[in-house]
Amino acid sequence: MPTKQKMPRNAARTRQRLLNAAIRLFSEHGFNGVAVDQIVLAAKVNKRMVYHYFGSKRGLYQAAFRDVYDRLGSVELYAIERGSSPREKLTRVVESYFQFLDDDPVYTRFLLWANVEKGRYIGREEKVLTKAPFFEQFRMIVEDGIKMGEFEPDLNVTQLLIHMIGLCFIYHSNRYSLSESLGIDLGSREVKAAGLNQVIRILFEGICLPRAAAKESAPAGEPQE
Amino acid sequence: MPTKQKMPRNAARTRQRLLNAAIRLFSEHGFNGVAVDQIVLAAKVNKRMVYHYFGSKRGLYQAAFRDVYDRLGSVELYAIERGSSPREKLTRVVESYFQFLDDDPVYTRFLLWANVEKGRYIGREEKVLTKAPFFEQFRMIVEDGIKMGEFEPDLNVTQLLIHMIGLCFIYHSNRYSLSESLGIDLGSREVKAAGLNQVIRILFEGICLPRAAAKESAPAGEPQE
Amino acid sequence: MPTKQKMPRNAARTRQRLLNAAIRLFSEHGFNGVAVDQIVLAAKVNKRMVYHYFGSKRGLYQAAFRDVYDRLGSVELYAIERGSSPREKLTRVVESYFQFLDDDPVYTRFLLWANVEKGRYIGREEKVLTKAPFFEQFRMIVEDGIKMGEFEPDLNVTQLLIHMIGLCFIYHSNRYSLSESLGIDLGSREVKAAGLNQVIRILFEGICLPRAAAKESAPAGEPQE
Amino acid sequence: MPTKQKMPRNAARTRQRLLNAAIRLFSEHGFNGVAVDQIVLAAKVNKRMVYHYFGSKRGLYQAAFRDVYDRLGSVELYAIERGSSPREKLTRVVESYFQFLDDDPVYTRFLLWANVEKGRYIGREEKVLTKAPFFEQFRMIVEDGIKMGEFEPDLNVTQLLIHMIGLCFIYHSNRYSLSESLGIDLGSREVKAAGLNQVIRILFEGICLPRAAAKESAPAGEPQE
DNA sequence: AATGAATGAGCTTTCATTCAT
DNA sequence: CATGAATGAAAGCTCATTCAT
Repeated sequence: MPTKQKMPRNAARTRQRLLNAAIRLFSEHGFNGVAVDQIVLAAKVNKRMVYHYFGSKRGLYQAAFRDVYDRLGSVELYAIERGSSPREKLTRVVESYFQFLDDDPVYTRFLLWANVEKGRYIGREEKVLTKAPFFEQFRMIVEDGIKMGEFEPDLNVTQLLIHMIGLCFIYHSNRYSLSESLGIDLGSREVKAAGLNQVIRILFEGICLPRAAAKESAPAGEPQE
Repeated sequence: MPTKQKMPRNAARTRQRLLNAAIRLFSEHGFNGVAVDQIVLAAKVNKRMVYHYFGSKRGLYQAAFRDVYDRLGSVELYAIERGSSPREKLTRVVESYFQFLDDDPVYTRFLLWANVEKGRYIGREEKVLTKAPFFEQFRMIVEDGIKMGEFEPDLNVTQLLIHMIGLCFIYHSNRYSLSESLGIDLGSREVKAAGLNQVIRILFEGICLPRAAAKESAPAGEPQE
Repeated sequence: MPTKQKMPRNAARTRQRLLNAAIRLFSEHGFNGVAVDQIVLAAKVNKRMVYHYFGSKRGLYQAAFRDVYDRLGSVELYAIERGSSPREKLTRVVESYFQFLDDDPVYTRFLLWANVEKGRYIGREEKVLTKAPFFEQFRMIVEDGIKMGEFEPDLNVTQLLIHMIGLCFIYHSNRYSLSESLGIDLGSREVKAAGLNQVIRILFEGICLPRAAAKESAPAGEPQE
Repeated sequence: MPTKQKMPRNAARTRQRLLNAAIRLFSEHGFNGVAVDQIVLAAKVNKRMVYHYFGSKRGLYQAAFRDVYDRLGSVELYAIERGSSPREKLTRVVESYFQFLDDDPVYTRFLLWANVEKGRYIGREEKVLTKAPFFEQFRMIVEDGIKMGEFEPDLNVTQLLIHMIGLCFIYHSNRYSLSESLGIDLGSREVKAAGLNQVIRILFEGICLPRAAAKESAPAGEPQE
C-alpha cells in the first residue's frame, strides 16, 4: 500500500491541529497577542495551511471561536436535571456552571477576550452562537419556582441569570487583579470551593438574618420600579 | 497675552497628552491592539517623545496604568459614608461602586484588559497599586453589621467583597456576549438601573421568599462547613 | 535554454547573494557601518530574507564570518609544500601567506574588523573556527629546521608565527596611516614586492652584518631568560 | 559671591569632559559603534554641547583624533637617545615603541580604528598629524648603523620601519583572533615580554644560525632585485 | 553658557499574506 | 495536499541634530 509513511491522512488532521493550537494560543493571548507564526509552530504545520483552510488569521480566529462554542454547547448543562424542587435544580445549575468555567478555562478565557475585544474579530455568523440555549432551561426552572411559591414573584429572570453569571465569572474575569489586591489566589481550590458555597447562599437567602429580611427595606435612592 | 499657537514647548503638557491618549487607546484595544503610531497621532506629539518620557511602549503602558489607579484611588469611596445602619451603608457602597464602574468606563476597561492579559505588561511597582484601600472600609461595615445582628454571623468578608464586585462587574466584563445572547443591551440605563436594584436585593435577601428561607436548607453536595 | 529573468525562486541562491553582499560590505565598513538595507540592496533581495535565513543582522554577520573562514581554511596553505630544506619551506609559507592576504583583501579586512571589534559580534560557535590548522604545519617546519641545525635551537615557535604574521599583516592593518605618514602607498605592487623580500631576509638573517651578528650582544634591559 | 555653586568654571571643562569621554568610547567601539547619547552620558554633559563645541559627531571624532595625536607627540620618543652604538639605539627605539603601544592602548586602538575605517571620518587637517616625526630619528640611526658597518648596506629604511612597526603592532591589531587561535593571551605580560625579546633578536639576527646565514642564499622565486 | 524638549529620518525587526514548486 | 521562499507594509525603537528657553 503506497500511502505515504510520513503523514497518514493529512486531510482533516492538519486543520484540527491548527484549530487546537489557535484555540490554546488565542485563549491565552487574545487575537492581537498571537502571531500566525506562533500558531503554525505550535501546530507543526506549514504556514500556508492557515490560508488554505481558513483564509486568514481572522478566519482562523473565528473558526476557533466557533469550535469553542460548539464544544460548549454539548457540555453546557450536563447533570442539571437532578433535583426535585426548583431550588435544588437551580442549585445544580449554579454548581455546574461554576464548575464548567473552571473545567474549561480555555473557553472561559476565550469568552473574556471576545468581550474586552468587543467582538471585533468575530463575524456575523459567530454571533448567533452566543445565544445561550441554556437560557430557556434556566427560565423554566425559575418560573416553576415562582409558581410553586419558592421564589420571589417579581424576579426578573434575565437579570437573575446575569447576576448568577456575574457571581461565577468574577473568579475568572478579575482573577488577576483581585488576587493581587486581596492577597489570595482566586484560582485555588479552597477559595473557589468556599466561594461557590457563599454564592449559593447569597443567591437564595442573601446575607441578612431572616428577621432582618422584612421586605419593607427598600434600596435607597430609587424606589423599586 | 495670547498663548503661542505653535506648541510652546511644554514638557508636562506633552507627557500628559501622551498619557491621556495612551489611556484611552489602551483601555479600548489593550496593549497589543494599539500601535505607538496611533498614540502619537492621537496625542499630536512626536513619536520620539514616547521614548523620551517613558522609555518604551511598555513604559508608557505602565505609566498609564499607574495614572488610572491614581485617579481611582481618590474617587473609589466617594459618598459611602452616608447611611446609618450597616445595611444602608453597604447599600451605598454597592451603589457607588456600580456607579463608579459606569462613570469611568476607561478605568473599568483598562482593568479588564489587565486581567485578561494576566498583568503581563505591568511591572512590579504597579502591582502594589492594586492593593485596594477600599477593602478596609468594606470590612468594617460588614463586621459592624454582624455585631449588630443585621448580617449572618459567619459571613466571609473577603468573599462577600468578591461577590459584590462580581455582581457589578458582570455588566462590563461580559457585556458584549451577554447582550448578544440575551438580546438586551447591558449598557443601557434601564437595564443597569433595574440591575442595581436586583443586585442589592439579592445581596441582602436572596431570591427566596422569607418563609422558604428557613436556614436548614443547605447547598447540596457539600454541607456548609 | 534561457534562464528565467524574474528570479525563479532559488533558496540557495538568495542565501548566497545575501552572504556575498554581507561579506563585501562588512569587510569594508564593519558591523556597525553597514545597514541591513544596504545589504539587501546590494544583494537585490527582499529585506525579510535576512531574517528568514539568518535570524538577525548579527546572525548574517556570523554566517559571513564563518563563510570567510571556511574559504580561508581551504586556501590557507596552498603551495607551501615545495622546497626541500626547512628554510626553503618556510620561505614558501611566508610568501604564500603574504600573497594570500593580498589576494583576498576581503578576508583580510574582515579579520581586521573582527579584531578591532574584539569579536563582539561573533558567537561561541565561530570562535572555534579560528583555531588555525595551519599552525601545526608551521611548527613542524620550524622544528625540522632546528633539528637539522638550520634555525636557532631556542626559537619559540608560537611567537615566531606571531611575528611572521605581524610582518605580513602590517601592510594591511596599518596601511592607511602608514601610507599617509611615509608618503608611499603600502598597497602598491612595488612596495609589497620589495617588502616581502625584506621580510624574508629579516626573518632569516636580521639586519646586521654577519660579523656583527656574534651572538654575545644581548638585548638591553633584560638579558635573555 | 554669587557664582553658581553647581558648576564652578564650565568653560573649558565641559569641552574636555566631552573629549575624554569621546576618546575612550571611540577608541573602544569606533566611530559607528558609539552614539552621541552615550558620550554625553559618560561625560555628564548636555547633548547640545557636542554641537556647540564641535559642530557634529564627526567634529568631535576629529577633535578626539587630534587630541590623541597631540598627546602622542609629546611622549613619542621618550628615552630613545640612550645607547651608544646604532644597534643599541635601535634596540631602545623598538623597546620604547613596543612599550608605548602598550602604555597607551587608547592611542593604539584609535589608530587601528582609523585604519580599518580607512580614515573615513577624519578630515584633511588630521591627516598631516599622522606624519610620524619619529621617522627622521629612526632614519638617522639606521643610516649611522650602515655607515659604521653594523647594518646591511642595502637596507630600505622605510620598509625597515614598517616591519618594525608590524612586529610590534601585531600584538594589538590581531590580538583577539590570534589569542583565540593560539590559545594564549597576546595581552599578557609574559607573552609580550618574551615577544619583545624575540622581536629584537629577529630584527637584528634573524632566526638562522650564524653559519647558515651565509649571504648567498636568496629568497626563492624572485632573485633579489 | 547651558539645558532638555523636540524632530524626522532611518534603524532592526516582525507582521500577515501570497507565490512558485 | 503540502512546502518554504518571497513580499511590502508597518511595527517598535534609535539616530544625529536643532529649537526654545
